[in-house]
Amino acid sequence: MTSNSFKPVAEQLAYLKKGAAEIIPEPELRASLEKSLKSGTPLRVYLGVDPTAPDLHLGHTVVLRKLKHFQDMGHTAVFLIGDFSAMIGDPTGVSETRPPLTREQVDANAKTYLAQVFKILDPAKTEVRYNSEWLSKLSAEAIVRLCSHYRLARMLEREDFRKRLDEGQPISVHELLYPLLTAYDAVSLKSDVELGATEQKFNLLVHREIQREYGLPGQAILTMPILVGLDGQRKMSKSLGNYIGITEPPADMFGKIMSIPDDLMWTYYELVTDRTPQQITGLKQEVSSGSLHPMDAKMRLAEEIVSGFHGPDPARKAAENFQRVFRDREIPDEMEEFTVTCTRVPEGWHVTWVDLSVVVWSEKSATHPKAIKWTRALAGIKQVVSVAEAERIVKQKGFEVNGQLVIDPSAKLDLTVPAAYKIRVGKKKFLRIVVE
RNA sequence: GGACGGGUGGGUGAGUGGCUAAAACCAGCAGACUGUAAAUCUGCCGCUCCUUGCGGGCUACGAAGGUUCGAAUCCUUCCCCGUCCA
Repeated sequence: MTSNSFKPVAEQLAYLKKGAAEIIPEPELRASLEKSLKSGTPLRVYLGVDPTAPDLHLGHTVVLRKLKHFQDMGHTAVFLIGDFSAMIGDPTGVSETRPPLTREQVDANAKTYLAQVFKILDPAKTEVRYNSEWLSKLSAEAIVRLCSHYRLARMLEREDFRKRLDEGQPISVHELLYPLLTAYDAVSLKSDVELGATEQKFNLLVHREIQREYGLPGQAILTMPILVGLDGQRKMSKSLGNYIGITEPPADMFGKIMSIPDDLMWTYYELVTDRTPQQITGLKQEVSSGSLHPMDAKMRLAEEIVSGFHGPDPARKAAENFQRVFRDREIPDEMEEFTVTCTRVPEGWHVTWVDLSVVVWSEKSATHPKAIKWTRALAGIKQVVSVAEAERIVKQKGFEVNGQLVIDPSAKLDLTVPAAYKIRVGKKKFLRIVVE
């Protein structure tokens, strides 16, 4: 990489600042960019992620996209998998000690992470590291030395700890180690910039400080806002159930984006699309002047996001499907299909439910089962969490078979005649059931 | 090590012997209204079985035992958390 392949600093900075919550300290980042431009050396920019759950959601992509932006500007993107630190657990924003993950869980999660991360980052240009590389080799002596660089009072200043202390929640000593060990990542990587969500600010600042204690210049920090989830209130997270998984099918993804509150769509435009701030302002004006319907603005957003993960054609199809099902109140043209078969076995009969050639449920009975209650069937194939839940939905007029409302909770599915049924369960769940 | 306080359903949190599958609120679900948005209104909201009924059974208030016709509530032991003292 030569110096002329870098864009002017002002231009880089403008690009990198889009959507950013905070840059600490901005003059330092500017200085680093200038130095890198002059020397032709790319900056080392890293993002550390703990593989605590196997699935990434849209919230994770906000900061990943920022890492990509640095990559776009010709800098070195380091994606750090916190396989070691995940076993401690980040205390940030957590109101209780979480159970440490096992090595196996961490490894499995780390594997699926990368595949997902490369939907955003360019694999050819990304340096992937694991912090067990250096952390698992630290001696007790090295850990003691590391700890000596930070003060307890400063550690307890952070809001999460303070709050837990005040509320009488337990804090385990190993949790104090989290920011220090991850600081050692920054030391080992000799990073110039570290990215993170705003809630990581405390950790990132500790990293910067410890780097200096180890005689390094001290990285700049760029934080990104936390993406608010589908409820429009709380941060997007899997445990709150208000998330959009990046591996979700196009139709689901589309539907979920449409369900966010209108106001939130501007944030989404800013944080999870490539629209420039000018374009976003333009759209906003169109909506407020009435020339663009908010729903259409949201549909564009949904299509853009889905397209980013699945490509333009599936995105278009998802948009069409959405229109059809929800605007025109029709049945979607594609839905999950379950096939039921009754087979003779020595002990009697077997009823088997198959979805995409995977057996999802099977049951034995002594005599030929003539019929099965819809409620049991729905629970059996996991379309509702329990029979009781299915019963509730039926009683509350949320269940349709072939467009006909079924309100009798004891209504049955006939297993003696081959047939296909189009089923609606609740507001957004459609499926086909084929009896063979 | 000592003294005191605490552990209730997905969350917050009431409940100190039966009327309690457990108040209230939040979250969630269904329906109405809509733009599958928000807001609002109505209903539901442990599991399971059937003949779907103010029906039957089972499970549940940190754990295990016990007292009682009957326990989230009383007793015993244990586990866990916090505060103060050392």
